Amino acid sequence: MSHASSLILTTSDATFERFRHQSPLNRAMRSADSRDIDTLPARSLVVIDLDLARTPPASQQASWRARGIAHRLIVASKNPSDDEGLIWLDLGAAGYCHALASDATLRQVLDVVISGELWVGRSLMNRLLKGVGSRTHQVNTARWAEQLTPREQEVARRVAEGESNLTISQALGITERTVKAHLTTIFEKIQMDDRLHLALKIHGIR
Amino acid sequence: MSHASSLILTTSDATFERFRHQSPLNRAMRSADSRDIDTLPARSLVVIDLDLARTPPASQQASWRARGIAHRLIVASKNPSDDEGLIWLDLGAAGYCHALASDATLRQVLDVVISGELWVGRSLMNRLLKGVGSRTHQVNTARWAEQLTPREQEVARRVAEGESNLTISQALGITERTVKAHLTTIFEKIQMDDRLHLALKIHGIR
DNA sequence: ATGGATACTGTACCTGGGTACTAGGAAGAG
DNA sequence: CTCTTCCTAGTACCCAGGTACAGTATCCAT
Repeated sequence: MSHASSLILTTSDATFERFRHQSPLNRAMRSADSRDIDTLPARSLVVIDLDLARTPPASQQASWRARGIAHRLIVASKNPSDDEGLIWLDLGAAGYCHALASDATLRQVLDVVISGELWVGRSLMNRLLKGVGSRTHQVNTARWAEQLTPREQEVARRVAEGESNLTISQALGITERTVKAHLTTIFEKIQMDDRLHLALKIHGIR
Repeated sequence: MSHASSLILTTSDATFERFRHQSPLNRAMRSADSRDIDTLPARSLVVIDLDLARTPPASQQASWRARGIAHRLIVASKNPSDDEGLIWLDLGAAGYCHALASDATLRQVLDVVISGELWVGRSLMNRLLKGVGSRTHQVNTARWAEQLTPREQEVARRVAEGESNLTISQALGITERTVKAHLTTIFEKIQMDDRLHLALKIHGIR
């Protein structure tokens, strides 16, 4: 299953070339007039460079919404923001990404959108999750774990849940002294000096 | 850039084979014990077959949340629902998909998650978009404060930020002893016995 | 004025958490 | 075979955090 046709809306030669070299787009048409979208067959793939069409004014939102339903819109912004992304997704865009993203990322966006799904970047996704009342953890803040050994991660995780050294030692079948040893090296590596700060860090607070 | 290691958590031979034949997973380990996750190096890729681990009970959510932070979790359900997906995304999963999805889709999920983004199916995504801006997350956030006097709230807040008793006393212009007194009554009222648990509660964790 | 809630403080004490110094066994790399 | 990392652990020690018990002072409502 594929798209019927495809169009790249941009005024920038460079942007056009970048997208056109992605295999699903190598026969894409190019235009600088957004009204050309309306001449395409249904379910076409449309890449919109936001240097051309900024956030649409209220008077045009209805027509953009119609385009979002009729086709598969990928919006690429050179200066992306969560707010901007939200607007476009709301208008029916199937993907919102950085115009200067890596080729691999662009390819991924295309694959996902062509297959009928929506592609949303991590930061915007976190924002969406917050919107439904869930607490979200910045996925990229997981750097704390990288410098720790598996055993240390296990101890750190349990500390962050509020377990005491004794409890942890029993759970892991080791001595309380060893738990303390792990913690000392954890504090050393993470640059913290007590379990409360460690817990806050692990939970993404400060 | 790749993942450190990978694990497929399932009791089903068929499910294991399906995922293992995706190239990023062809050297994946297999297990039926979710605790094995905790022995993996940071940022590992973990596929969880929900026939094995259903929606975790409240008592285990904290540990799943920690796993979600430490690794990249892909949750596959044979009977997926938006509600279930929401829960897992909230717990830090990076992907939630149908366990019987096409190979192409599975591949896509893996690609997206490995590249550090989140993958969410269309219906769940629409649900997320609808929820944006509608919910006020503050409702239950303030419940801990209701039973505390203004001064106690101030102390509790600072404790949750990681401040020491001495620091707090200096900031408030009172004795360290008084800070301790406030804390004792706070613990009494909130039913906690140390500052770490207080901090976790204030930040909405357990 | 009396009782209750709030805020503040002192002395004394105990304990869990964290450090310093040390060290042995297992496993993997070169 | 040596070097390193990881996991383990003992002894000894310090201290921030927390409790027990007791007390003073203000404000406010009954």
